[in-house]
Amino acid sequence: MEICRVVVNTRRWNARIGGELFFGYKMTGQTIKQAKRLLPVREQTYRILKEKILTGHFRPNNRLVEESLADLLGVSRTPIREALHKLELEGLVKKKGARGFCVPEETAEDMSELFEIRAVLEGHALACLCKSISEENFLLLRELIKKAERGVLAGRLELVFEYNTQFHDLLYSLVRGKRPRLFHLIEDMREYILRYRKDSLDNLQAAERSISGHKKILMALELKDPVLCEHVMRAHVYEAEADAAYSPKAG
Amino acid sequence: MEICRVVVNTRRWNARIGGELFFGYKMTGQTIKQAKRLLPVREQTYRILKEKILTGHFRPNNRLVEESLADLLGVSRTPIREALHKLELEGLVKKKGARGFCVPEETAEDMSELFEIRAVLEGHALACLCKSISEENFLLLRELIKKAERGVLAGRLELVFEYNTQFHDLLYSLVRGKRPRLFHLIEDMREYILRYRKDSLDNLQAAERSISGHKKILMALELKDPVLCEHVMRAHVYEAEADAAYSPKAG
DNA sequence: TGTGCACAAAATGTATCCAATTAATGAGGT
DNA sequence: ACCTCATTAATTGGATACATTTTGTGCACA
Repeated sequence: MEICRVVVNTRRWNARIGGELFFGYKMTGQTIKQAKRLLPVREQTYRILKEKILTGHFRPNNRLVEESLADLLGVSRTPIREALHKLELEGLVKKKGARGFCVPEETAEDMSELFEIRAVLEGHALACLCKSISEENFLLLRELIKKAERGVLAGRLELVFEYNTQFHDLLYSLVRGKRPRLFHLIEDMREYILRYRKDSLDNLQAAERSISGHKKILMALELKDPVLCEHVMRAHVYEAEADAAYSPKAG
Repeated sequence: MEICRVVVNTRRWNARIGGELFFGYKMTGQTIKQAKRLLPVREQTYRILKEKILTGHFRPNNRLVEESLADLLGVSRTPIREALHKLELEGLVKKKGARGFCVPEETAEDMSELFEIRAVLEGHALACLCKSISEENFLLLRELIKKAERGVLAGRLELVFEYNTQFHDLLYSLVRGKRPRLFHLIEDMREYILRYRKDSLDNLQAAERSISGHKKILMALELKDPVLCEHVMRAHVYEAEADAAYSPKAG
């Protein structure tokens, strides 16, 4: 790796050393010319900022100034600007005139709207799915439910969380091919909700409710009943909302 | 206006003279320093490009190269880049490696997915609305339906189109305050659909179907029945889809 | 004749400079 | 003391120059 440092922009590597960024270069061969950047800096910048917002690292009303961020991440203002504009489109930052950007307040209304939209979109997604899902995927879903149940018995709630997530991920991946836009929207909503969600599966009851929701989802799929699918999925999302009780992260 | 030309960037005004752009400056007072740009160039650029795509001025597989577009619109590459990235997020352009961007093909699948998402979102929006809509707005909606009907009788289909649009606009505006994200998503979908929609109200039957759909919507609202609202609105959107039969614009 | 590598051209990606805008500040009038 | 308006400092917006990446092309060689 050392050989890189003499070639690429020093600031980038300073940043990497600082542990914040990873504008990773992959060494494909012996010569430096062949080292390729994995992702455009703009994209990495965007993801890092987004994560910092969603995880609460940047708190509401913190001032986000392009130049400071550029220094922090060791890049120029250009990729920061593009990232901030993208985040602004998503409602994760707001422009404050000539005082930079800031993260908007978390509000109960926004949270409930997010869950509502998620419920509607995912409900529809499940309804679409029920016509085309394969026997093989049924097996996988059943397996995930069983694993989660074993997790409950073993008192390993982190495993329950993991398998429940896989359950959803599998469902979404099935939507991806046929309804790319729907998939994309659902992904976005899931991400935005991260801001509001304390890890809700830290209590046993929520974990059990979640598993029982998944069982209902599986049943509705097996019955190949779109109306039931939609209903069951909506209920599941609203249940998740109730369990992720509104709790702005402590300052 | 002439007084402006000596101050602002010449290329901009050349572009304006060319009739393509309108980086309009508003003269607020006597002095030039007080002239303010109405919108950021980035935003205007974005809208112009978007419109050119939605109206079919840029055809699928046309190469969109940043520098050419910059010359065309008389701006630098910076706002063009931001606009293209925004459009890429929306799926209106795709990056083609180092060959620029291009407008993706119009496909029947994409169109039906768009209408599907619209049906789901607008169905839900109407269901939300039915609990809170005021008597005053009922009157306005009824009035718009009547006007559209008169338009049919007079054979003025362009009026029917106009009043039907106002009907929807009024409904959306009511969602805006309470569900800003939902509103935003619906607006986006309506726009994207423009690509696929030949003006469907050029035939009498479609116009009549549309009006009868609006009557059902009104009825469902009056009954304050969210399930019915959702159902009726979905049906209305799917009907619109059928009327906007898939017709890629001729090259 | 086909395959692979190297080189060149075209386009996007990034950095930096200057301009325009906005919010804060302070002076002056009421 | 308070409101108004010019001034200024801070920050984003836009233009341009330079770097990097990608794709296409042609030549060498099997």
